[in-house]
Parts: sequence; structure tokens; C-alpha cells
Amino acid sequence: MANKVTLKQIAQEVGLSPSSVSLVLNNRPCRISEENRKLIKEVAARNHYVPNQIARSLVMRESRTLGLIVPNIESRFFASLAGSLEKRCREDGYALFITSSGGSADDDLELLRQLVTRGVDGVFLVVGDEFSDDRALREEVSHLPIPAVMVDRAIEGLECDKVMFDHEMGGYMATRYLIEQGHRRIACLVNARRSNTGRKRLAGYERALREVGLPIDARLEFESEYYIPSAYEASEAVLATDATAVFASSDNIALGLLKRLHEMGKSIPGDISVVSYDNSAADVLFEPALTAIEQDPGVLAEHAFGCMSKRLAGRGGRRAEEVVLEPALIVKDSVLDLTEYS
Amino acid sequence: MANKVTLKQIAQEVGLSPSSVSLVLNNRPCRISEENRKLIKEVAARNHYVPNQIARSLVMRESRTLGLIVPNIESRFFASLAGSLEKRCREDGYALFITSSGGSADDDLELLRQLVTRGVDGVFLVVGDEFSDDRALREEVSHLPIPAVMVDRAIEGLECDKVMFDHEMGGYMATRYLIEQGHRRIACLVNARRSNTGRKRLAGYERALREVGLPIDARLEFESEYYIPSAYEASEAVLATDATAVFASSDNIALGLLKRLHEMGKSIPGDISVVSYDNSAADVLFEPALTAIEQDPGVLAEHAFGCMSKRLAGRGGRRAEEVVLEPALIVKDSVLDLTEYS
DNA sequence: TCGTTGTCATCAATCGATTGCAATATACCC
DNA sequence: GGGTATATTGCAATCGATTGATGACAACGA
Repeated sequence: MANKVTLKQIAQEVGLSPSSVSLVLNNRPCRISEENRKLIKEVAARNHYVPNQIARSLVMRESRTLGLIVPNIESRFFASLAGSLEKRCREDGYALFITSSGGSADDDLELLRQLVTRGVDGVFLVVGDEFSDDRALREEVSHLPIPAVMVDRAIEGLECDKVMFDHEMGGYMATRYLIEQGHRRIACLVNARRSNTGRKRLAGYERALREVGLPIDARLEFESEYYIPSAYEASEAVLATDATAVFASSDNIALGLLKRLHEMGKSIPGDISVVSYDNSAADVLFEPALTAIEQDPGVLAEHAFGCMSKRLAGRGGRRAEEVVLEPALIVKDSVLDLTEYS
Repeated sequence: MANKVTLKQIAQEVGLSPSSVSLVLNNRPCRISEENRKLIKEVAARNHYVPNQIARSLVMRESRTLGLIVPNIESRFFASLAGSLEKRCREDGYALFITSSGGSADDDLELLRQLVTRGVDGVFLVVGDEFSDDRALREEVSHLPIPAVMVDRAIEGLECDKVMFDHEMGGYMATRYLIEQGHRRIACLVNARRSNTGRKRLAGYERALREVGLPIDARLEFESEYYIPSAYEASEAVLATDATAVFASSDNIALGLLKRLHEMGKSIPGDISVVSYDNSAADVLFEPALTAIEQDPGVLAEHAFGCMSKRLAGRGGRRAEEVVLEPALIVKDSVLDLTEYS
């Protein structure tokens, strides 16, 4: 293992003071002779000198490092968000410290503290989606010594920059589309019991129905966790109804539903229409391709970085900024157009 | 935004010196009166004091932070590896700095430097799988001032701790199993042109054939990138052969193959048997469940951390440690047993 | 010879912790 | 009261950088 080369060592070798070396290597405006300038750079290069960021950030009070906390890095959506965000950060010379909390508010808190004490300049925070007592977390975030941007999910009653997709709108758009295609008995399969976003998507679904005067039928609303097996279990009941279409409020839920449909020999959209959420790569496997509400993680990352960037530059307003992004309806082939037959 | 509380401030408030506060808060053996001890702890707690890790690691020369570089965090396997590794690190009080390089050796190099200058105590390195000129990277790794552990992939000719699955063995096991089930015409679909691991899996496939005296038929060896569409394209040719079974050397390759099989109305294992690699979650969707070679990222993480841990404790030998893990054959229902019919 | 100007480079404080060594205070003994 | 032990606490250097304030030296003019 090689040793770390320090400023002082370079200085010694060149025969100048550490200050001069620092000045030159950082291209600070200063009066150092061209000759010595060259010498310093050459010696630094020859010794593979890289400044110790730890020491630097101690005095500079900035590390050009940002932090990201996601509930679960193994989730496709968060992994993709993390990837996009990291790329975006790097473009501006920031490194991104990605951490994964497991979804509990306690772990979020712990990681947040870790990041802060490790000197990140700002934090992107994706909190768990389940209802939980996040008072401590809220408290911590509001007293943070660095800017924070909440991504994809919010904590109620917390004044903080937020960037998120409109989940209610997503549920609305999906349902609205089904209605426009002539469907009247529309089931939904959502995680409303334990998920905030699920609850919002359900609200959108109901709004769409209400808007056109369709009844909100509790017998058409089904509950599922965000796991394929859970949706698979729940799907049997869904298929026992007279619904002609189903709004599946997440990709995993759609996959569980599809598996069940497949097994029962039902065809899409012949026997039943499906609108999914958050197209994942697994979807490419399906015939027909799934019509879905799509949330591009890249867009989320872009806006989140934008907010952060403003704060870091001190250009953020006093009040928190709130960016609400509209998801997109991607029409493919899993919805039958009933109006053609009328 | 709140301010950061420093040791000195606590000291001031308590009316003692910073040293005393530091000593007490770190539970160092020292003779500070029980009374003051309590006072210090109470004041620190009241002010939500958290030590500045930046300052601490500067003097302690350790940060209790490790770094991980993966080619692509959006890949399921790496995301899972990252998740497991982070959990494992946290158990030992280390934070993990996850970064994603995009797979180029240049970016790997850049990230590696970033991590080092940011003071991580060690690096887990998963390099890109494609052939590339990694001389600079090799050079850098061998001169690193901190321990490094290469995970899942190696750089040729680099003396460095390594933890990886035996890809050749995986290819061998898959093929061997097919042979044992009575198959004689076995095709394979691998990424041997551009991937090191692909090439190894192919070697395993050929060894299994050779071992039982079956001919190695170039007409049964097909090339595919690690993307679903690529495998989908390549699959048509595979199905035009007289093969009774296919060894698909990655999960994505298997998925592309399945999509094509599905479209052609072929059934598994009735028309053709399939052994996949790296079961991904998407597999749960398939009927029948896929027999596959499995590499548990958790196991990889566990061993990688073990190596790192040893090095950090100074218990590592002079020579590099090399851990080769055997993948597991998970038998499910995608392979037809031809011996039953004999 | 002294003062002025300009050029090149260094000093020393600072960031927020840690820690070996020294210092002070009190008690106790003869 | 002088000497020694013991119990508490503080000083100051250190980690590796950054940076405003200062110093040294030469050349030049008066």
C-alpha cells in the first residue's frame, strides 16, 4: 500500500512553503513566478498528489458531496433514481453518497445524522411510504444545518423543499382513461392501508369515477401490498367481480395480477383491461404491452438537483419550494376500447 | 437552518475544557469527577451535539466509512449487492459510500480517487465486465493507500483481495445438469464476445460437454448482449436448431429467450428446456418456474466484508486473499427429464 | 542614503476534533 | 510546614489543508 502524499511533502520537495503550493495547485490569483509554478505542478503530478478532501472540507466548510437516503436501494425505482441523481450530481462536480435505510423512520434519522456529521453539503431524502411516527425525523430535518430536498414523498407539516409526482393525478389519469375507453365497472388494486402514495392514487381513482357520476363501489376496491405475491393473492377476488378493467397501482401489483390472469387463462385486454403504474423492465416480457402511468425517475432527479443547486448557491427563497410533477399516461395495448363496440 | 454545535461550545457552556468534554463523551478512561461527567453528558444531549466526523477523521486517520463502486446501480444484481453490503457494513458501524461508474474504467478510476480523497477506510470494487484497457486502473489499485477488495470481477494480473463466484463452474453446473437429464443437443446463449464472465460461463458449458464426450458444436453456441432485446433477437436462431435445451447465461438473456418462446407458442419444458442464470424477481411470473444457476449477492457481500474487515484490523496476510464461491443450481420446472422416457 | 514601488513568497491563524503530558488542588502523613 | 500521593482538569500540538496579512529583497529615483 502506497502512502498518501501531502501538501507539505510537495512543498518540501519543491523547496517552497505549503501555502505557495496550495495557491498554485488551486489556481488562485497570486504572485508566484511562472518558473516555480511549473515546478510545483510537475512535482505534484509526479508524486500523484491529490488533496485530502477531509482536511479541505474542514476549513472550507463544504465538501462538494451530497447525500441520498432511499428506503430501499433494491427497488427498481429507487435504484434508477439513485443512478440518475448520481449522474446529475457528478456533472456539477458533486459526489453522491447513496444510502439505504430499510424504510424505518429511525434508520432514516440515523442515516441523516451520519451524513450530516460526515460533512455532506446537502441531503436528498426519500422517506418511507408507510404511515409511521416520524415526529423525530421531522424535527431533525427542520433543524438541519444543511439544505434538504424531499423526493417522491413528503412528511406532513414539514416546511422543506419537495419534488414529487402527483400520485392523485396518476390514479385519476389511469381511471379517467379507462372511462374514456368505455369502461364502467373499474376495479382497483391498491395499497391504501399502509402506503401514503397508495392512498393518494386511490383518491385519484375515486375522483375520476365521481367526476363522471359513476358510483364508488367498495366491492371494486381491493387491497394489496407492494409485493408480487401479495397482489397475486388479492387478484383472485378481483377477477371474481364483474369489472371489465383494473387499475393496478404499482408495477409489482400489476405483475402479481398478470401472473394470476395468466394462470386462469384470461387474456388481456380481451377478458379484462389493465392499467399499470411505473413501468418496470419486466413489462417488456408481456404480450400485450401494458398501458401504464409512468413516472420518470430521471425527471425527478433533475428537478431535485435543481432545487438543491439553488439552495447551495444561496438562491433559494426563504420559503420552501414545492415541485409537483405530472406523471404520463403511456398507452400501449392492455386496454380494450369498448366504445368501438357501441 | 440550525447551526452546528461544536465541542468547544459544549465546553464553554459546561465551564470545562474541550479536552475534558471529548474524553467524557468518548468514554475514554480518565479521571473526571462523576458530577462533571453527568453535567457534560446532559449539556451535550440538550444541545443535540454530534461530533464532526470530518474533524475527527482528520486526526484519527480513519473515518469508519467504506466505499463501493459498481458499474451500474440500476442493475438488479448490483443493487442487491449494494443493499446487502451496506447492511453488513452498518452492523459493524461502518457507513457505505455507494457509487456507480457507468462501467468505464476511466470512471472507475475517477470514483476511486474521489473515494480515497474523501477519506474512506477501504474500497469494494466491482469493475466493468467488458474487455477494456484497465492498465491505469490496475496501477491505481495497486498503489492505493487503503485496502481494496475486488468483488464479482477481477482485473487480470492484479494482486488484490478478490471475492467472486465461479462463473466457469456455473456454466458447467448448468450444462452438466442438462446432460444428466438426458439432453444431448444443448444450445447456449452467452455474451462471450464482450464479457469476461460470459466467456467463463461458455468455457464451463464446453467443459461439461467435453467431459462426457459430447461434441462442441459451434452451431449451437449463440451470442447475445446482456439486454433483453438482444437476447430476444438472438433467440430465433437458437430455436431453429435441433437443440432440446438451452443454457441462458444471464437472467436478461433468459427473459429475452422466454419472450420469443412465448411468442412462438413454444412451451417450456415441453418443447424446449431452459436453464437460466441469476434468478431475478421477474422470474416469479413465469410458468413454469425457471431452473437456474443462482449467485446470492448476500453471500458475496458477506465474504467481501469479511476480507475487508481482516485488512482493516491488520489481520490480512501479506498476500492477497482470493475467495471463490460456488454458485448453486436451483432446480425448478423448466427442464424436461428425458431419461424418464428411455 | 533613504524612501518608494513592485515582485515573490511565507507566516500564522483557522476549521473541530483527539490525546500525551503537565499542572493544579486537595488531602494526608510525619 | 514540608513532602508525597491522589484526584481532577487544562495546555498545546496535531491531522492536512486554506487564506488574509506580512515580510524580504531588488531595483530605481531623488
